[in-house]
Amino acid sequence: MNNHRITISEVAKAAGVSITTVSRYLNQHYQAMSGETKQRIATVIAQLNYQPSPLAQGLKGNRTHTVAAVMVNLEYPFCMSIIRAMSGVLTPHRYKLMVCETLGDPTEEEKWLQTLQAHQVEGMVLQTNGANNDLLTHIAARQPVVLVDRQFDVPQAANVITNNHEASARLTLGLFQRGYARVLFVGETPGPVSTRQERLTGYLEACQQTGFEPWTVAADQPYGPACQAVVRELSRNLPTQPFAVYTANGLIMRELYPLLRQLPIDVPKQMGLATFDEPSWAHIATPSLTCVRQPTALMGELAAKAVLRQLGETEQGLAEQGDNLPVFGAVTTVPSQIVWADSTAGPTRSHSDDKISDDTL
Amino acid sequence: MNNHRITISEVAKAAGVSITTVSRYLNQHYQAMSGETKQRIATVIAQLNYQPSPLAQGLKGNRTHTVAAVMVNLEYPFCMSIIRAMSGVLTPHRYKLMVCETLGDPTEEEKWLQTLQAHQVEGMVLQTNGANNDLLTHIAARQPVVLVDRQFDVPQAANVITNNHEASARLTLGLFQRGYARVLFVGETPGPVSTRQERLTGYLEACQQTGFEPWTVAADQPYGPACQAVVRELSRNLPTQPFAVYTANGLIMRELYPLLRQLPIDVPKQMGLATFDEPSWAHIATPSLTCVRQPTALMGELAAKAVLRQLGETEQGLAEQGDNLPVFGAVTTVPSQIVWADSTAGPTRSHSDDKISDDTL
DNA sequence: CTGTTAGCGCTTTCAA
DNA sequence: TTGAAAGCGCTAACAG
Repeated sequence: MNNHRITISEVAKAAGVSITTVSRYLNQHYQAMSGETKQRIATVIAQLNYQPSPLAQGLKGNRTHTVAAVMVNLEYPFCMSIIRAMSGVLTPHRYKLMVCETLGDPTEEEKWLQTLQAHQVEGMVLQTNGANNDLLTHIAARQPVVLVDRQFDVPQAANVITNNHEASARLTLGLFQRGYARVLFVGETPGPVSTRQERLTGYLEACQQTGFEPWTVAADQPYGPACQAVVRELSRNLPTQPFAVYTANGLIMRELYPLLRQLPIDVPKQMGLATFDEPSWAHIATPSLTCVRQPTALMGELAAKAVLRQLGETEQGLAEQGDNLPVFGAVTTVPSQIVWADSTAGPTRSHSDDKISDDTL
Repeated sequence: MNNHRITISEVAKAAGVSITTVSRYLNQHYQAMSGETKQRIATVIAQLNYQPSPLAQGLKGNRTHTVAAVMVNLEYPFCMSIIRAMSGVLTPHRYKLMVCETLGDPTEEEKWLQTLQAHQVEGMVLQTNGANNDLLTHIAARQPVVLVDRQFDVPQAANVITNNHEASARLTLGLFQRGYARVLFVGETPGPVSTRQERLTGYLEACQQTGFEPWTVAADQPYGPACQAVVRELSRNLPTQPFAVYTANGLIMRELYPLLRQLPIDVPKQMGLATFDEPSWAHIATPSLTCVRQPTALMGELAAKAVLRQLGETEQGLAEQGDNLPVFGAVTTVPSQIVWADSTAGPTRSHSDDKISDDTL
């Protein structure tokens, strides 16, 4: 078994040049190199199947070819989608992806930031809750940092979010328009998380605009018990008029849905159902579930591309799309799409006309 | 901005010792170190918030504190679950997780293996399709390699799988017992993938045992069109007696389910529905979906723990569970559980009695 | 119990 | 157009 790792000096020897020259070749410093040596080195590298050690390269203060994704919870479809999109962008550029889970714990997040610094990752994409913004500012000053999902003020970081407020308002308006006299908003206590804030304010704005009275219930984690409480609350205040239930994320709806369907209430005639996020089962539920489709894959893709471009990568569609790529120090908003389905067909209207996607933005 | 990374020599200076001593401290070579120096170094490290560079450590041929997960497709719930479980195990041990996606492409997988070698990850967990077993054998000879999900013969690798054959057979038997006269098995063409083979053979065995005639349709990716074809085939040969449809994985069922529900066939009386995998929407579907719950989280956890133990990590419940941990060079089977639900209540029986989990193994 | 020293594989001045 | 040599931060003989 050949347990030996091929080094630059072996390549140099085989090619009859110095390691300096090989290093130049590796770093594409072709300006000062005869086409012949260049060719020779290329051949030898191919023959020996040589791969430079990213560790050694990194140690010299340079590239580790590693980008990190720091996410709240890998179980959330949102996080996975970001990670998957990043992986797809990074791989062709031979960048590696390090995945970190914080569970929303600031201390855990800080540990990761330290660790990632130590590991000299070249850039990071994160879903933060804002507790480490000072450290992040520090980091963003010298390497590409992209904040996805949630909006925070970290000067030199890029921020990629969706139009939470607007999508939420439009969804709510749409529910009222479809004939529901009240809309129950079920979401987590916002705290410092912009997505939660904006989905709530969007909802409230729509209520105000239409003159309908707001009606909200908090559902914090763990969602299971919270949802049971919601159902109790609902049973207690059961409106006589048709109403809708709108959950601020797909995980809440996953818990709430079976509970609501057990109630003797007709969906969608008496009760409409809608959620932020597009659960994988939205079209499996009967009636199919109205939802807000976040452009998660696009957000991950843009985040990764922005990082790569900042790191000087150019090939493979980074440049072409350059103008639309997130800008560091600014907020990029990617619109969500409302997918109207049978669960909100309304008390009266036939719902066959309703299966139309509705672009927001 | 302090853009300076603290090095071992600064720690040494501050503690008034040589870097060797600090290095010894870092590597827990306490045997030859006065309690006093040990204490002093500890203090200085804490004060300076020093973190050794994993790159430099790795370069010396030692630890990079990185483990890789090489998965087929990050979109698959199975893969995500493995990754998430690994992350949970690795993080407390301060190991980092590198995530790689192969899309089932042997070339892509080989590239990753090369890259990971170059990067000196200390161990890897992979869902392979067997095309790079020689290379893997090579790698497994010098570092912990765990093959999850699928079974292959890689001498020194650990193999963590579930009892696909048995679970499939039991599910099929259960369907017959519940009064379905035929069971349509919908799965991918097995090829070299053990999970696909075993789920099929388990099904076939159950057919043979009971004397019912096998009935299979292939559904290869992309699943959408394949499922439409299945439905056409089904419409063509619609059994007069009650029958069941059993999909070999959850993604097929996700496509197939809405199509089947559009048919004018009563579920579960005329048609039973069951799937391998436990989709997140199994209890949301109406009727709730009978499924085979794979112990994905446990598999990921065991895989990561086996790697860590092999790497000499001892704390945090690795040792305690030591005896049950996967063994390198052997196959570890973790049982799946059949979750019987309303979708297979059978033509006649009341299905309230049926919501019982059924351990297999 | 502690320090000196020689690298790990690579990049990068500086000199030719 | 090329090479020699000095490290990057760390570990591990080998000496004391």
